[in-house]
Amino acid sequence: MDKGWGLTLEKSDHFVNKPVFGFNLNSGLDHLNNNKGLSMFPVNSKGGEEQQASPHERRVVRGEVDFFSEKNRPFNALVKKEINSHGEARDLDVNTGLQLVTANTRSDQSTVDDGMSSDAEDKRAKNELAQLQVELERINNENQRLRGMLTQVSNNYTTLHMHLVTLMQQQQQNSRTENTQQQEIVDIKSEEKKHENGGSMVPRQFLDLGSGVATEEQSNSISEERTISGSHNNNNNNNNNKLELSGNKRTGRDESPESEGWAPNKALKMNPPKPVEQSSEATMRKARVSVRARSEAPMISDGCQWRKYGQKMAKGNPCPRAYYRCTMAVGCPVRKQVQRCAEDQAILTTTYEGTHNHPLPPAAMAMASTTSAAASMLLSGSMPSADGLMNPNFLARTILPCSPNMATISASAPFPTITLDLTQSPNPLQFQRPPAQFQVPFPVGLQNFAPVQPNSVPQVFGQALFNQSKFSGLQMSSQDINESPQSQPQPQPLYNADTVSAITSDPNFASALAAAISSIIGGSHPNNSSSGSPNNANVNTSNSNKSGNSSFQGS
DNA sequence: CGCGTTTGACCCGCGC
DNA sequence: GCGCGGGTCAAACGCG
Repeated sequence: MDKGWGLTLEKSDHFVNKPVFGFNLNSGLDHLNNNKGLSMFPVNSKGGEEQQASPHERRVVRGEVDFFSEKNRPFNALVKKEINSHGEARDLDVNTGLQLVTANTRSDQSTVDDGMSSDAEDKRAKNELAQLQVELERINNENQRLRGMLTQVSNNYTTLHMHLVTLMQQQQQNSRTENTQQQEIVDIKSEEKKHENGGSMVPRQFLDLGSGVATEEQSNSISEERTISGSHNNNNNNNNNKLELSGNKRTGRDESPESEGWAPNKALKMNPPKPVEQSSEATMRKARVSVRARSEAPMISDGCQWRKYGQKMAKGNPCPRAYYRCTMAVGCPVRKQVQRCAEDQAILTTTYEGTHNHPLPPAAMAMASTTSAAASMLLSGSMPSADGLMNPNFLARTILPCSPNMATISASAPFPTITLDLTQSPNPLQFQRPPAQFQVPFPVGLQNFAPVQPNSVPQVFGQALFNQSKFSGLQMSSQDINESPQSQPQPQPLYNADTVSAITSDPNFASALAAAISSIIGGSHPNNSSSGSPNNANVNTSNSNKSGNSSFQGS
């Protein structure tokens, strides 16, 4: 026989006197079940992997066996057969040299000789092999189907998102026109007329961000809003000026028009007249989302590609702060900072800033959308409080109503920053992950069938962001939805949780798409178009102060 | 040789 | 005005 097949159950090798069957199930669903179940492997007698001992005897000298989860033994072990002078065989792990359990020493082997003849067993094993192959094929087909579904859903999402962005831009344009007209009235009419406009209709979303720290830009934007109101056609000129100024600061930098969002802040400040939208872009750009996560591992994968462009020692922290720029598209303005926490260096803080100007792979969509939603809510102009300041508690509860302590708003930071603290587990079941290897707590899609805990973090965010009532609250201009909700007509969310849940009934799909779709709900700011905000990334930040040795790779 | 990282220098904002 | 700190640039360097 040219080719022998052996079948082992459990970790029996029992190759002697038996044809050895096999193929490997562990690459399939078995992997998700801790490698329990059959372990079969091919044996090729042509390659010196097998040797004949007698006409009906086949001895495997070397073959690949997938073992079960067992201490000190790899799942895939190469087996070396040793046969002594008495014809007794024993198996050794090629890698470890350890003796494996053999049929001679175990009586409970599933492949213990049951009296069947070699041919009969061969036939039985072949049948079993055929069944398993059919099952494998079915699994592969299912895999293919699910991937197709994922692609389709992803495409639908992109289409819907773009449509939504278009609509929101139109809406914003209309709103701005109204506001401008109202502002003209304010400018022209006497002061006692001003209160008739109520002021509340004037978009305040970019005022007083950062808990009252009204930046110079914001102040400029306010005045500019009034200035422009007298001359609408200043817009184009201002934009042109901005582009020129943003590029003349440093030559050869950010040549792409898309990168204007990352034009140096000074360029923006150098440009006295700024249209409202421009100002909002600047503010949006400055919105930051920090993600704190406990990570011993040097790498965090989020599906985006990053390039390190700087590293600095930050004051008060022995660990260096690394600066990364998204390189998935030319001129993508998204940047991020990575720094370990001074108090607990196991905690990695990743701060995102900017909005991607390119499509994101599904693996990056979840994180990007979640952070985008957070940033959008942070900057949402429809949620200023009565005193013009955002209520951090409200925002925190809005983003993560199930765990208010996970989201905090920084009031002292120079930029409005929301911090998603993933180091605190509101529900232990929601944060089950390998301790040594940090995994971005967002599903990475189904492309690799990575096991996703049903109650993992993604659903935390998904639940939070799908919470329709909370998002309706975002449309209010109240200080706190729980405290003083106003009864103004509110725009209805385009989606509701039920609809999305129905679509994403599959737990994996649900968790993978929850955050992504939620960005449509929450991240409806026109400036937050396309793929949403920043992505987390692989973080390789060594604790050494000098050589960060940080590298970021997309999945 | 191309690409990514490292690292010193530079720019800017802010506080004193 | 000066110094400090954050952020960025870009030449040098290393690696595949």
